[in-house]
Amino acid sequence: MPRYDPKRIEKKWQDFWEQNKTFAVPALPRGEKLYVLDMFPYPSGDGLHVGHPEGYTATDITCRYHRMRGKTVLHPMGWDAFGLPAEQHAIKTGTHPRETTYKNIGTFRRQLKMLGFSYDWDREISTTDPEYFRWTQWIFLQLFDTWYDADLVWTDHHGRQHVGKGRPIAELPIPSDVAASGAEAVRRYQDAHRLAYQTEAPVNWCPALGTVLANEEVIDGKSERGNHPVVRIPLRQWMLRITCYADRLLSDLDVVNWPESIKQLQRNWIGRSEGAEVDFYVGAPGLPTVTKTTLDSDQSRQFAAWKSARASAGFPKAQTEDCLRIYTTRPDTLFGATYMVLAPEHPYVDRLTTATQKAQVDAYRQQASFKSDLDRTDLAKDKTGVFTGSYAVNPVNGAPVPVWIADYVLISYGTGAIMAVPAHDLRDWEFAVKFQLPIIPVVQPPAGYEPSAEELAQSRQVDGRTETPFAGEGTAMGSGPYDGLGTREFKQRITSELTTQGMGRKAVNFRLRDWLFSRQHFWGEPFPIWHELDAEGNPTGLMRTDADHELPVTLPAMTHFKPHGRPEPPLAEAPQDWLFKTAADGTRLARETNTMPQWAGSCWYYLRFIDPRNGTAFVDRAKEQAWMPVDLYIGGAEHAVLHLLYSRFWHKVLFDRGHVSGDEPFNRLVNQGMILGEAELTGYQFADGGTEPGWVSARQVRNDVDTATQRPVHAARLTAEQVVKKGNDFVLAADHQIVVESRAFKMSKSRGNVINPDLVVQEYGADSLRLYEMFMGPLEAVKPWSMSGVEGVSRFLARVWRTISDEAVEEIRLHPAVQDVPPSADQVRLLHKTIQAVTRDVENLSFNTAISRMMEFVNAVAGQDVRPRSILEPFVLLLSPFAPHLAEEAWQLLGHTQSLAYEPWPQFDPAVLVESEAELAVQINGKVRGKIKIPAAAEQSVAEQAARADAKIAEQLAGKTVIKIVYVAGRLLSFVVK
RNA sequence: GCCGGAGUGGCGGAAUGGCAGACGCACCGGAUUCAAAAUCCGGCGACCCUGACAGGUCAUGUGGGUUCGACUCCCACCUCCGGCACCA
Repeated sequence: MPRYDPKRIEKKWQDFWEQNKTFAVPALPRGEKLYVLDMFPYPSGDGLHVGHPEGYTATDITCRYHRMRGKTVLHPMGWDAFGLPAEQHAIKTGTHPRETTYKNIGTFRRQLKMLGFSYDWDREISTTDPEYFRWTQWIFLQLFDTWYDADLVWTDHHGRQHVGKGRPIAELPIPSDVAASGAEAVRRYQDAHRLAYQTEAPVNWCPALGTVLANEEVIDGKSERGNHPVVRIPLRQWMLRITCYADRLLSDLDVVNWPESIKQLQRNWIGRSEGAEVDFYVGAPGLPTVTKTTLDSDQSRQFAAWKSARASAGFPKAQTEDCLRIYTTRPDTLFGATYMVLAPEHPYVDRLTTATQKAQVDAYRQQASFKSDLDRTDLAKDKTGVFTGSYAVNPVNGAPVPVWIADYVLISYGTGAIMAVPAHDLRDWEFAVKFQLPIIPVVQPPAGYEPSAEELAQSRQVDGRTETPFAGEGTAMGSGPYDGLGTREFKQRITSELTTQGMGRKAVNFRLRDWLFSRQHFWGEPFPIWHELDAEGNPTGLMRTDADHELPVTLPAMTHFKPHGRPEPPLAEAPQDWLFKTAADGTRLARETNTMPQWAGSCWYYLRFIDPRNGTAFVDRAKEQAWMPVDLYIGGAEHAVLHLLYSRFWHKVLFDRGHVSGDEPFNRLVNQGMILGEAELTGYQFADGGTEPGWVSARQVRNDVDTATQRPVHAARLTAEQVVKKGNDFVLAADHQIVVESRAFKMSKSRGNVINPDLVVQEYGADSLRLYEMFMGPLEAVKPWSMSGVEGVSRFLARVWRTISDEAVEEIRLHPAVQDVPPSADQVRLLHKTIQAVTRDVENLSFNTAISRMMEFVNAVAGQDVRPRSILEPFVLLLSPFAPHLAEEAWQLLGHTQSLAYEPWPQFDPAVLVESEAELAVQINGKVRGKIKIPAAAEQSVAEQAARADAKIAEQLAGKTVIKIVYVAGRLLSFVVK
């Protein structure tokens, strides 16, 4: 029987680990701790994907290695189990999402256990368990109870100083006028400052489906399912004030050990920009607006009065009604502002629209309201806009400039209004050219400046001259007293002068928006929030929270999941006793019916793993302090931005409120690369038959059309035999003119290239799957699957088995070559080199090269007639993190009665590694011309002598002058000759 | 367009500035076998030269540069992948 039999071995050891709780983790670490975390999966109905075990194996190897190094390792697993697919399944079949979810979890759990990961399964959690989401709701209440004090200065435990911190809402200073207006005014004031707040936000409402759709379910304004029209309607939504934390989320990226590329993605997403806010005078409300390019005497007086009032009172915190507040990163171009643009949704549009322009403006605004942001950016290649009829006064030169509305200005960024400087902004330039607005250059490009491709693309001809926009930095001109200043200096100067005059101030803006935190779904966490109702049963806008001891707020018992046909969430159909109650003071209350998005549960699960069964706190303080932060976090790059940003945000809020001990949750982050399907060879043939239904070169195919003839083509799978390599391309063997496509694609059901881990394990075993996924290439690289590659590593494991066990007999026993004899010097050196390399590679997560080293070891040892036990045992330990089942079995066969999971990791002795003799490459002018063997520690003179004694070298050196010799001990000797 | 990342044999990949292609796959040859599977041994970048032994030249996307020496460092460009995309 003694063939390598993964089925028997793997089942045996998985049962052993489970029964002996081999990987159970103590509540608090003993000695040095290590917290290694996988991004927990969404348990989809398709079961495990081969992409999952990639990261999971990498973390498992790391964990097993560090346990053997004596660390206490926390390595948990759980389920991110709320989500849309289960709900859609419920709509289709009537099956409760909970049922679907728990069935899928069962499949995932079985599959993960089948792969032999050393999780502490006693810590398993699911975001859908009431005992889990009880604390998700509790954290939401913390957000609800927090306001952001942007001015608070504090010092963190590293001694770094920060500005801005979340504080209890009870500590929010209440302005005296608010306090004077009574308790309700105070409550509303507080509500307006909480980190969790409500707003009206547009949702994708699909009347035909009778439900609200997520952005990814809408394609070109139609529903993904059924292709029905989707409209955007405003709905009351919950938002989280993540923008308050933008600066800290940005600057703290500097202290975490993450790939630079991921940090860059987050930086771009946060999108910090520095500039100035500037107020443009439009006249107090009620007064007629400026409608000409010059001010009349009344208006001049009013403008002068406004200026002097500002000069004494300073720049108001909030925008006042007599001016338009704009944000610009280029305050140095104020003198070149020739018009203003408001977002169509800007609150001042009505006020500034004159009677003659009203029809046009209204039509434009209505049109814009139908477009999603995506449509606005995608379709708006051509700029559109409408003049309001009014003018605003430029504070630096008193010039009135026309105010337009256009959808290229977004209401959600900055102040929703801009000053347009067409000469120095490409978007403004395009708009100005289209609507024939004046263009005034105020920045002189540096000498020798060559316009960029973008700038050139926008250039226009005026009176036979070419005019080109210039968006870079240069020297000021046409800017009165500022002429001659460099852009940077100008910005500083004018910003501080505007500040003294009360007409502007320095400002920072972020691309990051507040987080839309509610969904109109059933299968999510309910909010622990009640809305107060008035006597008519209408919401007053005031809220109450569930008390901590009333959590969790569980989902109501519902039996049908078909959309009810109104935009309100499905929970609006919940039973009355779930929806309503009367408070002790007699106030009628209605429950919040939105649910939280899927992100909520995954924002803090790493904390719950530390203390998963705690019934009195989301995590015990001492345990949190002992285990956090996560030392290594591995997962897919698709979560590079949102999940990681949202988690960091929640963690910082919890930190500010004193619930966790550090302000960053994940110290080291690694993204595993995607695993693609097997490489495919694809040729293209004319699809329309025609007279010659021949092949088309892949080069000239675009979107299934031959670009040369415009005839449609279709893809045809080719076998390796039909194709040959020619130059850099693959071509048809039958016709070398026809280039064939060779690439691997993302695995997908529709392409039919999905690899099922169950089948791989069935055929080759879990150890082979684990080993193959690590051997494919660097963890972080994208790489194609190859079934014969699995076969390769499986052969290696079988070879390991044969090296140790005797296959010639029926029972399982040691191979006779395995003997208790002292190893040879070569064997010892090989072992220690292997230990050194594997240890270094595991530390660096270079698992592919570690496996190569172990293969080399086995290739050398397997052929030997005597295989000393003293070199095989350390080798089995080296292999054990990678192929734990086989290693345990071999360990037992070698006579051990305990699991090897906590055996000390083998050490190497540097003294053993020293080779007595070294082979030296001898170079002449950088080319290797010969090799010599000399003592490893030889002096240069010895090496030189040996090299000159070599016949070939001597021949090469004959008649030449040696001008330099470079000697790298043990590696090479290089002659530079003339 | 902008921001990242990557281009090395037929394929996956390896190489602190120091012998390019470790290790694996595929393929070819041999051993074993009645035969096959499995296993074991050997070969395997391209081109030139040779009867053979040996040897030579060119090769890490392209073109330059630094260096005694470059896959590795610098500059420019090309291609592919990922992200963002009117953010003032």
